[in-house]
Amino acid sequence: MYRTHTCGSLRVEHVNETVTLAGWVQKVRNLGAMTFIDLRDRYGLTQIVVEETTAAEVRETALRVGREWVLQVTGKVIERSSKNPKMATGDIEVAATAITVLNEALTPPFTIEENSDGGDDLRMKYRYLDLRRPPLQRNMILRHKMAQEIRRFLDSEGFLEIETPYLVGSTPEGARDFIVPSRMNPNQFYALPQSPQTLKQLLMVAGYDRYFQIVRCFRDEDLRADRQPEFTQIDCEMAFVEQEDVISIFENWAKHMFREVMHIDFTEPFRRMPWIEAMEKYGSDKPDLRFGMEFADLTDLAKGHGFSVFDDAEYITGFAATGCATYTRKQIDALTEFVKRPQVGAKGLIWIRVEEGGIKSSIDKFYSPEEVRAMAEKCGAKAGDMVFILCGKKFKALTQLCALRLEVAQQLGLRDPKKFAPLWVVDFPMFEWDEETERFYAMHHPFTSPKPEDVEFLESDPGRVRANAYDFVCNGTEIGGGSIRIHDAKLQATIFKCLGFTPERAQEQFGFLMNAFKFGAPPHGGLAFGFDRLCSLFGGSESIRDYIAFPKNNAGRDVMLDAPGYVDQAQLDELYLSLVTPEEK
RNA sequence: GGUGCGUUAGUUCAGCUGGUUAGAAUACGUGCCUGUCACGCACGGGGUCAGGGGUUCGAGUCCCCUACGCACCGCCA
Repeated sequence: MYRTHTCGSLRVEHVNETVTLAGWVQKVRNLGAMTFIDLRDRYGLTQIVVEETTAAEVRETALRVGREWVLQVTGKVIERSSKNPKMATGDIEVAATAITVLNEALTPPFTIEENSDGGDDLRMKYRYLDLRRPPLQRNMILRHKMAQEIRRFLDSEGFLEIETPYLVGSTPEGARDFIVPSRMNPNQFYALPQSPQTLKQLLMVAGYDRYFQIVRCFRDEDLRADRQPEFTQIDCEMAFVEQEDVISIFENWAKHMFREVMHIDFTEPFRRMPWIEAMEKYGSDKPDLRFGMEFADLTDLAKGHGFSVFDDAEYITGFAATGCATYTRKQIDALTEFVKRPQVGAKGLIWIRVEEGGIKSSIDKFYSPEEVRAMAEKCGAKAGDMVFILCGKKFKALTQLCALRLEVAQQLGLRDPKKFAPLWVVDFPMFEWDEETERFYAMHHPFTSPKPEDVEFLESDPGRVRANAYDFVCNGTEIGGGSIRIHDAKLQATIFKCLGFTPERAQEQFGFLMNAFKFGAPPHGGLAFGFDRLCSLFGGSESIRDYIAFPKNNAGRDVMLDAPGYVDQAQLDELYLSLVTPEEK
């Protein structure tokens, strides 16, 4: 037996017991005649003391050990003469009678402490060392606890956890697939699933009317702080349900998670917001509702007064930045630069400063004080606020103003990670027009059902058709989304037609699903939550990498494994593959 | 595909308008120290200033290219 206790378990009541601990050396403090060793495992830290009276052999070992050596220590638990209230085990220490070096260790390239001195890159390369640090351990524990609570809740509601394959067929819609060559089927490829979407729908056809899975999904797209090429979804589907049923059950699930994991009780129903309202009031389909600063439509007030910037614009919108009337010229200039960056792309920024004494704006030349005041008031501005206005194509201006709203909120400290503002965004448009390819794309996915009352516009005016689709949003992040699916082969065929699929291509890509629908598909729907994002939301970090044991870097590389990498010619030959260099391409 | 910021000791960073021998903190090593727990004190070792090219009498510093890292836009049904 390597140990009788963990490094976090000993308390005053253990005094006089002889114990054996095993762990890593956090720190050695040699005071001359006596030496303290902090021994660490994932349960905590225990101080080992080696005194002048300790056996010479033990004292010698204590002086020899370095950071991160693996030790087994036997000794008697004693009450400390000087206690440390900052440590859970701070009332006791273990007086060593034997120290066995289980393994020596190189000096790690960064400090293994609450706050490491190492940079992101280095810590990623030595991820197994970084994972020894308390913050990462807390994150892994949080993730584990959340996974348990997810299963506990969904099991109690009758959901079955059913696994679906990772080697599936490629589909051209949606994200780029990761593909895997098939040795036994020359020149053919599997794809890793972007989500088990069609498979869970087939499970509904099969009669498993409540399904879930905590499942890895794969998308070969560029990474972000909140996007990894492989990520985990909480994937759920139900049969014989309408949108209201799905929202209701998963609102209860979300409340369960907040209650059990975060100890936060949401007694009121979550807010619901139609997509168009989210766009017009916040410039985003995932609005951050931890703070106000809603947008107002100023088009009618501002247009037609001879100010060409506004007169030429399709849409004019603004919001009142709370308490920002004190912003200096320099601060306004900085925000103007912010919106003019190519990432945002606005042409300029109009401001109205609202103070007790009066109103001043960058458009005073073109409007009467009453007209300026009317605009400020429509934005809900009070004395002390600063109104910011952008204009242009409607949705472009709105999304640009959204970036500014979030930036201002960030500066004002309104994006508090301890505060949670969940909501459902509903009534998404069915289709999204793509300028480049000049065709409609499914905003959600091609299996999403249209609202019955909008079905008549499918052929005549697809842009106005709304979908039975819904997103779960919290603090400006899309945590999950889903829809009521199409279970009728004929309607599915119509949708494919709207999306520009020929019947042949639809059959080729999704024939298996449409055929299944001919064998008695129940009405069904569901949703999927981003588990990594949910962890980072609860954990309070911006980056999902902090909640994934072995994440990839910005370029999709695993810098610890140095993957991806090259393979032997023999492996390529077996798969009937030959390579071209990037230059040849 | 694009934009921005960055790359200097094991690590995190400073290094001004170009000018002697590139610094700090921390980590590491040695010595001293009986109550430390961010131990303390003293001493010490440690640098291809990411790589390449250019401007200049002279480049860590200015310019160009490349590589890498982070964030973002495009992309992510």
